[in-house]
Amino acid sequence: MNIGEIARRAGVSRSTVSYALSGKRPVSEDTRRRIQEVVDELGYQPSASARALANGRTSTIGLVFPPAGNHYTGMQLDFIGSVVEAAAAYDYDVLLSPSGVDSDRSFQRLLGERRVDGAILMEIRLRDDRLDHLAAVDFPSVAIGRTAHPEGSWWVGLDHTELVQRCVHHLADLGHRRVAFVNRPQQLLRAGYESAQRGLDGFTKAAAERGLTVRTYCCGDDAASGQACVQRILHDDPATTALVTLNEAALGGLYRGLAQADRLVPRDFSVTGVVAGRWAETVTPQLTAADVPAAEMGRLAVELLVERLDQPGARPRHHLLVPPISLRASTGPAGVPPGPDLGPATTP
Amino acid sequence: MNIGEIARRAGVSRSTVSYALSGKRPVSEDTRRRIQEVVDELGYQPSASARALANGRTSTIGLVFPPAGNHYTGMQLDFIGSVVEAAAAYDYDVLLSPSGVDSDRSFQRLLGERRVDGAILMEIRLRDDRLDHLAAVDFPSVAIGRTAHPEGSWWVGLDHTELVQRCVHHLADLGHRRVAFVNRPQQLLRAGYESAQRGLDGFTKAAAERGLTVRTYCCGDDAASGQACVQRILHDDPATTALVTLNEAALGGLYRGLAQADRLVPRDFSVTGVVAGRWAETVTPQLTAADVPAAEMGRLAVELLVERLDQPGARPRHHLLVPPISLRASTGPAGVPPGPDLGPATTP
DNA sequence: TTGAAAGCGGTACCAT
DNA sequence: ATGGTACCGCTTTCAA
Repeated sequence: MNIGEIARRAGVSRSTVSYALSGKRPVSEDTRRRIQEVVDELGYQPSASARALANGRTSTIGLVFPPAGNHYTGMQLDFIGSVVEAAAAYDYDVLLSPSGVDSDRSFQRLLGERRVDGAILMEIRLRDDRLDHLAAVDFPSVAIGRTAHPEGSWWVGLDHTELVQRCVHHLADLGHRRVAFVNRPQQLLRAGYESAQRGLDGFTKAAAERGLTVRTYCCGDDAASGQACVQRILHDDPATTALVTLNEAALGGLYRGLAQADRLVPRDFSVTGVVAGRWAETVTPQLTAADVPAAEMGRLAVELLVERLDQPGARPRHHLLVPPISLRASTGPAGVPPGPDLGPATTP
Repeated sequence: MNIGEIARRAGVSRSTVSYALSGKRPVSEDTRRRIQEVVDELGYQPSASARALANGRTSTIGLVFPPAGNHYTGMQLDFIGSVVEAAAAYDYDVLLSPSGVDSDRSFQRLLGERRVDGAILMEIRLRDDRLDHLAAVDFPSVAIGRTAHPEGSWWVGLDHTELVQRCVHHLADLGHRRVAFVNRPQQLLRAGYESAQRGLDGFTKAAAERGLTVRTYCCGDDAASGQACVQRILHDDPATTALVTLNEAALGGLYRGLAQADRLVPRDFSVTGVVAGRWAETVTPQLTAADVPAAEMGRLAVELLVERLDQPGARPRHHLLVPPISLRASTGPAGVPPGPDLGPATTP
């Protein structure tokens, strides 16, 4: 059933039906009601494809996120959920595109075939060819994350440098002198993932400022890797008393590694980092962390994109978020670290 | 730029360009190459909307999942990821639709406006109006989950009843006599969520078979609720020595509640259930559980849907999965439960 | 206030 | 092997 059918049954022309439905031209109350009746009776809904073809807008936004394999993290889930929800509020649908790079088939389809009006990108790299490409063709998009040179572009990001610095200062204030940093997987760091790179920067800088003895580690996005990472940390420097992490997926494994090494959190060992709030609360003791406001970021990204779509030519806008550290239960004053085989340290 | 532009530059007709690109009609090697050159030079890609309008197919599948609010679980994330990935392999894009019911705007758009060729539904209820609707209008879809009467429909599901029964038998075999069941939130149970209902059935049945003393609980989808739930359990019957859960999101909280009550897992208290593998491994000790093969289920759902789309009229197919219980570290023989204030039980 | 008709950008049938 | 053209279903301009 199509608009012609409605028109015929209502005894009017197709254009009148179109206008009656869109309200873009006045229609007499009489005919409008007659049309509405037919529409209701037949449950007519205009075809999205035809409409998209005619007016050049799909009412769909693309959400570009990295292909799996790299396991997804809870944070990504929160982003996806909030983007979809926020988009629905503006009557946009969301098309998912698993694309790591510019040249991915899925990414090319999204743009080249004009399946979406605009795009939101996740998992930004400091140099990101997807964003370069989008900027080059002036395609409306908003990044969740910030490149090395975000000037003049649309994004909503987190100040990872600052957040990790705060974590380090928090630990230093508690008296910790030997601290480890547990980053995302090496391959992501190498690829220039923003959070991994900026987080590492912040860690290094703050550690130097406070004169801490530190080591940095890359860690796979899963529990087993986290557990192994803690073993390495304690092997490399058994006197380590705290760690900072960005690696949400490894968190459970980090805790397990510590338990296995008989380091009680937070008495013998403190843990903190940057993690989405819901996930920080699933571990015991609950993680003191800068909570990634994933839901808010997703919502803001959609708002920016909608604004950009509604007002082509609008000046680029962005949001840089710096959520506070939520003090929970995983950090405490540094005790005397246990020597090998001497059992847990005694807290003064 | 459109197909007419290509045709003009290549000095052929529009139809020839179309055929050259689709291969649906032989084209002389000469002209084909000339066309390809122009296409490459201009980076031409046909418009998805126009193509969809012309041939009635969108090359998009809809993924219908419940709106947030109900927090998302890790399992849902795994479903989404695997569906997107599998769909990409068949050159389908995935459109996300957050719809709890039939009448949701988003759901209506998906169908009524013909945005997608088919749909995959998550979070099935035993009586599910979305599926009824889809069946009524004969819309190609596959459910991840199984209604009360799944005969003659397409789905890939998990035998929750059987899985939970096995969990109970596993505990009974270990000597546990007083066991609790931690279900999904009450509101979902009431709504008839398949896993919640069938899981409960299995629990009740197996418990009766083994003559166990049991209580069943509903629990919110978050850590705090899990923690509170354990408190209730131990308050209601301090002699409880084990629990079975379906509630992945509460798992961390369940562990915390037990730790707080000084029940050491698995020495004093055993925990098991039905949970996606990755998440079972994030807790310490790692959860002995029937691992939900979320990735496989998503992939199978896409395969079924693609089959259904390619062969309209094909006989309904389904997959009922019964993954084995992975023995990890959270269950052990029942000890003598501790009386109040007597400290942990002594294991013989 | 309403209708007729020209697109939007492809596909595929009917000719040649 | 190729070209011409009707058509997919809706929007919007132009006319009445």
